[in-house]
Order: sequence, then structure tokens, then C-alpha cells
Amino acid sequence: MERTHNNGELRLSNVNTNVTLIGWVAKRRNLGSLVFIDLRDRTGIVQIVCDETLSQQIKDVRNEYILEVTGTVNERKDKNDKLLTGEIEVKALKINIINKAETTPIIIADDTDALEDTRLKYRYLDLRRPIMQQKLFERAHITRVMRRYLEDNGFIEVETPILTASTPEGARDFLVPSRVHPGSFYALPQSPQLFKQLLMVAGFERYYQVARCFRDEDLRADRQTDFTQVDIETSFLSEEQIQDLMEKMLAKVMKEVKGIDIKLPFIKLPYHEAMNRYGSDKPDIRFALELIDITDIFSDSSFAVFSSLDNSDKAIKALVIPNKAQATRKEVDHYTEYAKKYGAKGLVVLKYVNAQIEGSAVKFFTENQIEKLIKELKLKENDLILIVADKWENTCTVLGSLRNYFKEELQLCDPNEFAFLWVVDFPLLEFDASDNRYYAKHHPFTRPKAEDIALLDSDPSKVKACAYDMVLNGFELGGGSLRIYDQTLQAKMFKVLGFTEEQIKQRFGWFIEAFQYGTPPHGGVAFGLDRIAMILTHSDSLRDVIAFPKTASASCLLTNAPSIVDVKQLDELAIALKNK
RNA sequence: GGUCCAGUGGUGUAGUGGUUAACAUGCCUCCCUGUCACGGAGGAGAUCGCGAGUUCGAUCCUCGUCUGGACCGCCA
Repeated sequence: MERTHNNGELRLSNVNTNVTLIGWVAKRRNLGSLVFIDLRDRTGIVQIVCDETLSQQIKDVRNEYILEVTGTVNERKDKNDKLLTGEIEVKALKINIINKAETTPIIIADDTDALEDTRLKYRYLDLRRPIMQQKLFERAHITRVMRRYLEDNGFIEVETPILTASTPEGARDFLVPSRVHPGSFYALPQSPQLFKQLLMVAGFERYYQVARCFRDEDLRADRQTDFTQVDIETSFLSEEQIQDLMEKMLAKVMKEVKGIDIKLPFIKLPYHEAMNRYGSDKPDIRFALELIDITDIFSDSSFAVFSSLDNSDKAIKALVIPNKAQATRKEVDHYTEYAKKYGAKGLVVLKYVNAQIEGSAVKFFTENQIEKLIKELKLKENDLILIVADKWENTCTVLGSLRNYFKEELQLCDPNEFAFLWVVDFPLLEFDASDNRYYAKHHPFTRPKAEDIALLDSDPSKVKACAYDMVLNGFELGGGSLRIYDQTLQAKMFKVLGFTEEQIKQRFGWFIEAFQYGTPPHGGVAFGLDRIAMILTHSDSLRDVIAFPKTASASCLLTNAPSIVDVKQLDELAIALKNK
């Protein structure tokens, strides 16, 4: 087999040359003694013409047969502007059938009608579709640009173990039983976090890895159990220096992969402001529709919904939807249901029509409050006003979810706009009321802001972290932080998290021990490669940019994983299954 | 763990308490020299996801179950 050209690259300039092509039969159009064959390879499709002299050779040729075609490139009489090769065709002189194919269960074309489960079962056929190939090519391009950028900036790729130790705190681990040590388990890494920090202790200064990570949690359209992280760690750099390096990397990706120039530096939005204005720690800032705080207006309200709240942690906020005052009862109920799904107790719905605020809650408002409301919400005729009153964080997230809901309903975003930003100054800790303890919001090795360290003793909830997330169009692309490199501070952090000396020793002892031998100040970031590829290829699901993804119930329809194993295998691992 | 949606020829859909289960596409046979979603004629192909119940009778109604999807919880 000696192919001379790729199918998709033939143009008018190739006319009158002899070529040998290889590809799959995408379509056969038989006009009797004249037969057209669309021959597809990974570069595209070209039309092959076969006249009567070849009729015996191609008699049996059907879709998805693999052919080797030798012929002459001719200019077409009837051109096809839907094909890049549409100005030419190849007049076949010799056709060799390299392999036959059964009729495929799905149509191999961009607009296949197969549903996703069928596509996943026959993924190898689904991946023959040009659009799927294009997505995986684009994903590889993203990875390539990132790799080159990191290599050019002195980063070294180091591989870290897949079979490692279980680390508590965080997502559920996938466990792998040890045969050599019956009763003991490895865990698959949720991220190479601890290893990359040890590489900094080891003195590599700049590390990266295109790393497979595993989390045994339920899946979503934008979440898989195993996924790929571009994992990065640096020594001696500040938050700003790391962010600067990383946003330049993304700018390069956007330029080289999408041909788009994005503005540097990225906007930096403190967590608190992001929540207050957008109701999300990963806001889509392509559209405004910001939340407006009206807590002060109703500080002395007699309206039970507002007055029953705990003053130490409450927020009343409004979202104003233009031209939606005519929403039907059914629509309004739908918004309320939507808000409840995200934890709202209720939704106060008002309308601004004929320069008046209407709604069942209005009777609890004073003249003064109504006046202030009109002014502060900058109300215009036909505005719909949605108000949530709850604990600060709940109020924000509920309205933030509604904001995203209206983004879709009102189509407020240009899919070809890419709005990057950093969300910074995250809180270090989160208090969990049911466990009555603090949890690290990022992870227990995140460095607190220097000016907040004193607060670790007095008011841990107020401590901010040197942590940052890169956000694009409402998705978290990646997140990172500076890490604690001081043993005393790390000990204090563990204490705040409620660990005993013994627990620390047992869980993190090997890690902490490393820090006493000269640990550089370090910090890094990890990007969700799948998610970046999903957004840049305008895919609705991560599954579209992962070659062999899992379903929402974490199974693989192609291989039928996970599957039952032989009792003998279990015996070797000293595992007995519980009878159900 | 929860809420919601879907499951009918290979594929994608329609539909009905009693049908010869419809349509498109794909597949097979034949015709066709300028098609490119080729066209024309004919044909094969479905225990209506599975189980139980209601009923004289269930693909349709009820319950359960399985599978797929979206979301909430969860995802340091």
C-alpha cells in the first residue's frame, strides 16, 4: 500500500496527477454503468468515479469497505461546494478491496441519528464520524499547545503513581485490593497533589503532568469518574506569577487552536464579589443580569419571609429579568420549582408594570421600601423581579442558578465568545454544621493569606486562602493554590481541622515528614483538560471529547465494565462478597 | 440516596385497551452515464426493554424492575 495523498487535501492544483488513495467507503451512488464512491479517511472525503470498465471490481463494494484506489485527479463538471475537495474527483483506474465490512448499526456521518447509548456501544464506529474525529484532534491540539508552552517555560513532565495510598478528606477513592498484602488497598489518585508537592521538595521547581485522575462520585454531563488533569506545580512563585504564566498558556491555546486573541491579564474577581454579583464561584460573565443586594431596604421589614432570618448571616437579593413581567402563572411556578431545587425555601415574585410594583408580597412593603426598590433595582417597565431571602450563601447560589437558567431561556450568550477570569481569595475553610467541624475548602495544604493567619485561632471562617480558580463561560477550568511549606503552620491547620496528633501522623505523617528538610515555598494549579476540550469544541457533554467515556451510571457500554469477576480472582485477593 | 424524562424492525421515530403495528432511513434484488441526502420498481426485517397485576383481551392502564439521559445531594 503506497498512498500518495490524503483524501481531504486534494485540490484543483492536483488535476492531471496520478494518485493512490486509501479510505473507507462513506457512500456509494450507483447510476448503472457509472458509480460514484465517496472515499473517507481522517482528512476528509473525496469523490471517486468508476466507469463500466471497473464494474466487476466494485460490484460488491458497500459502505465502510476499505479500498485502495489508484486513479487520475480530474476537474469536476458539476462541482460540490459542500466538500473541500468538491472541485475535483478521482477517476479510478484500479481498485483494490483491502477489507470488507458488515452493515454498520449506526450511520457514519456527522448527523447520525443514533442515540448516545448506541453510539457508546459501537464507539469505534461513532469515532469514525468526522465530527468526532475533529473533536479528538482538537483535544490533542489543546494538549500539544499546553505541553509545548510548559516545556518552553522550563517545566519538566514527571509521572506519578496510579496505585497509591488512600487520602481521606475529599472525594471517595477508587480502591484496588492488594494481592501481596491481603486486606490492604491501594487507592487510585484523585489528583497527584501530594506527589507534585514532594517533587517541589525534591527540587524540580517546575513540574507538569497530563495526569489521569479518579474520583468515585456520581457522574454528570461535565463530570466523569476518570478524567484528565493538566497538573502543574512551581516553586518560589507568587500567586500573581503563577496566574500570569497560566493565563498566557490559555491565551496561547485560544490563539493556536481557535485563532482567537484573548485579552490579558484576566479579570480577577474575589470569591465574595463573585458570589454577591453572580451567585456563583464560577460565573459566566458574558452577560450581566447581576444580583442586587436589597438586604438594607428590608432591614426593619415586618414581612415574615424577611424578618424571620438570622441577622448574623442573611442576605436578601433580587434578580431583575427584563421584559418578563408577562410571565404566566405556570412559568412563575416553574421558576419557583427551579429555585427550590437549589435549596430555596421560596421565591418572592414581583412585576413592574404601569410604573407600579405588583405581587402578593407588596402588601407587606412600606411606601418607602417600594420607592427604594424601584430606585435601587433601576426598574423598567415589564421587569420581572425575583427575590430570595435566606442565609447569604444560599441566597447567592439560588439566584445564581436562576441567573444561569435565564441565560439559557433568553439566550443571553454568544457561544463564540470566551470570557476568562480568575476567581480569587477563596475562604480557606468551610464549617460543616452536621459534623460540627471545619473542612478545607480546597485541601488541607492550602496556604492561608499571610494577613489572616492570626484569625486561624479567633475566627477560622474569616480566613482567606491563597487559592484561585480559572473560570471560562461558567465552567471551572482549573484551580490551584499556594501550599503551606511551614511545619508549624501546617500543624496549626490540622489542628483547626480537628485532627489529633495521632490522626495526623497516621494519615499524613510521611508527607509532613518531608517538609522538615528544606521545603521551598510552592504552589500550582490543575486544569480539567476534558472540560477545556468540551467548551472549546462546543460540546454539550464531556463524553463527546473523551474517546471511551462512561455513562451516567459509571459503566462502559463498549466493554461492559464494571463486570463480575471469577471467584478465583477474588480468592487471590482475599475478598469475599457480601450476600445481598 | 432523591426528582424528572425516555425505552416500539438494524437505526431514529409515530401510534392504539381488540390494527395485517405506521413512517423515514438503512439492508437485499432489479433498472439507470453526472450523482453528491442520486432517482425509479419490488422485497425482507418487530415476541412493542423485562416481570407481575387489572382485563374476555395489554405494546397501550397499574405496580415493580432493568437500561439510558438531565438534574439535586455528592464531587477536599
